[in-house]
Amino acid sequence: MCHSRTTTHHMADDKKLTTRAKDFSAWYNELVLKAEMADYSPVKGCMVIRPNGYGIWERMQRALDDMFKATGHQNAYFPLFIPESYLHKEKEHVEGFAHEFAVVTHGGGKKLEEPLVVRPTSETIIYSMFAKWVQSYRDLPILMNQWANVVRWEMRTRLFLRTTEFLWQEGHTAHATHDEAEAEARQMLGVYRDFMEGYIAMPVITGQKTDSEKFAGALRTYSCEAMMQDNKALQAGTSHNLGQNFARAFELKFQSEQGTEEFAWNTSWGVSTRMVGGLVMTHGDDNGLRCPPLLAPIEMVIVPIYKTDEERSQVLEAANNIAKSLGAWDRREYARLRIHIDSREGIKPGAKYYEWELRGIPLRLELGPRDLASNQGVLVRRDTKEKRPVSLDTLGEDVADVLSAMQRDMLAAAVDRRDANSHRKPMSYDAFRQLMDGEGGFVYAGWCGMASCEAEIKADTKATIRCLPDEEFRSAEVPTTCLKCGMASTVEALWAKAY
RNA sequence: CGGGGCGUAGCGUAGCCCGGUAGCGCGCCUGCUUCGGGAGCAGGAGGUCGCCGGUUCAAAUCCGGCCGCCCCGACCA
Repeated sequence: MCHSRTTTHHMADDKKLTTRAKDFSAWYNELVLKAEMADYSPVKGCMVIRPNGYGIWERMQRALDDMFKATGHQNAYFPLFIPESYLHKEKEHVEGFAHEFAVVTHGGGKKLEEPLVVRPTSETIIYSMFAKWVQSYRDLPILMNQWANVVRWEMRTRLFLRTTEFLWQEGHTAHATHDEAEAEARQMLGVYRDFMEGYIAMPVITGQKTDSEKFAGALRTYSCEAMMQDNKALQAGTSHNLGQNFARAFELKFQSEQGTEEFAWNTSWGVSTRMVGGLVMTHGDDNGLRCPPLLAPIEMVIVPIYKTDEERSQVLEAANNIAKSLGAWDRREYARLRIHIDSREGIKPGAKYYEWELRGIPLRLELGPRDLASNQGVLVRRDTKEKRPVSLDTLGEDVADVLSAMQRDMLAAAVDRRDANSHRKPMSYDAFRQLMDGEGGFVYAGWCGMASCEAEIKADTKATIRCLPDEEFRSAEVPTTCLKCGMASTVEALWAKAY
C-alpha cells in the first residue's frame, strides 16, 4: 500500500531488514533469522538450522558429494568420540586444537578410564584406522570422505560462520608418494573452487596459507578465499597436504614395490555449513537473501492472484498444471524444476512477494485471471527484480533459460564486486592501514616472508595474509618490496581482514 | 576471558529515574469485506515482568546476589 507512509512507518520498520550499509553485521543476523534459515538454540554457541537453511546445505551436499564421487572418493563414517590420547599423538595438531576440545569424562554414570574428545576434526581416528587397513602399496591410495558434525569450543560464535557444533565434510586420503598427495590436495582445492563458483556463484582466490595460518599438523594448507559484501574475506574451504606427520604418529606404513617400509602421505580437506553464511554475505541484498538457482530448495514459486472463488479455482488449476508438467518427478534432475505454489488464503499477493524475496527464491510466477485470459504469467527475477510476461506455452524453456542466466549473472556480479574492491597497485603501508581502517578490501602486495612482518600487520590492522595466491590470481606486475618492511619481496600475498 | 548492551506475551518494545489496576506495535484466533507489491473493520486469546533473596502496607520499578543472551576484542572453518 502506498498510502499514509507516516502511519505505516512503524510497521514497515518492523518488517524491513537493517540495511547492509547501516550495519552489515545486524543485517546478516536479521536476514538469517527472518528468512528462517537458522535460529539460536538453548545451547550456547550452537544453532538450529531450519528447513530454509538446511535445504540449501542439502543441495550443497548433493552437488559436492557427486563431485567427490566423480574424483574417485567413497563415503564412510567414523565415531564422534576420539580417545584423548589419539589427539596428543601429533604434537602440532594437539597444540592447535586442545583449547577447543569438548571432552566427555563420564559415561553410564561412571567416570571413564580415558576421556573422550568430541571430534574437532577426525585425522587422528581416521588415520589410526587406515593404519590397520594398509599393508602394501597395493592398498593405496585410500580416497575417503565423511559427512559429519564436529565440535570446537569457540569463544565467540555467529550463525553459520562460526558455531560450537557445525556440519561439514572431511575428506581423508592416503598415498604412496608426496607428489601424489600433493596432486590430491590441489585437485580437491580445485573441486572446491569449481563448486563455489559454479554453484554458490561465489568467486574465490585460491592459494597457499602461510605457516602461521596453516592447519595444525599440516605440511601445507591451501584455501579458497571469497570476498563478502563488507569487503572482508571468508575462508570458504581448505585442503591440506599433511605430509607424513600423521602417518608417523599413527604408524600408517606400507611396504613399497621395492620391499622397503614407508610411511604413507596424507591429505585432508573440508568445507562446512559456513558456506551457507558465505552465500548470504555474497548475494544477499537489503530485501533479503538471493539464492543462486542451483542451490535453491525452491527455484520458482507460483503466487496465484484472484478475487472470487471461481477465479481462485481457475488460477490454482493452472498453477497445478504448470507445477505438474515442469516439476514432474519422472523428469531428469536437470530438467525437473523445483516449484512451490503459495496457495495460502488470507494473505495478499504483495505480502507473499515480500516473503519469498526475503527467502531468496530465484523466480516468482505471478498468475492471475488477466494472465490466464492471455495464456501467460508474469515472471519476476529475484536478483534483478526484472518483471516480464511469459507465455505459458514456452514457460519451461523460458524458466530454464532465466535460471541459468541468473546463475551466470550472479557469479559475474560477484566477480565485479570483488575486483572493484581489490587493490593491486603498489601501496604505502600508511595507505594500507587507512584502507583496512576504512572500507577494507583485498590487497595484493609483496611480502618478505618474515612471520614478524605478518604478525605486526595483524596487530596494526587486523588484516592477515589470506593466502599466497596461485599463479592465475597474481598481479601482472610482480611486487618487488614487502608491504611492511620495504625489504625485497619473496612472494606476492593477498591481505585482508577476515571472518 | 576483558569491554559494552540487554532480559517485560511468539517477536519488537513502553513503563523503571519518582513503588500503587502491565500498556503499545507486529504476529496469532474468529467473522465479514478484501486480494495484480507488506489489506480494512469488529471481536478475541495470550504475561511466574530472567532467577533468588532483601526493603516496604505494597516491587516490573528500590537494594544485594546469581543466571542467560547479544555486540565489540583476543582465539578459530
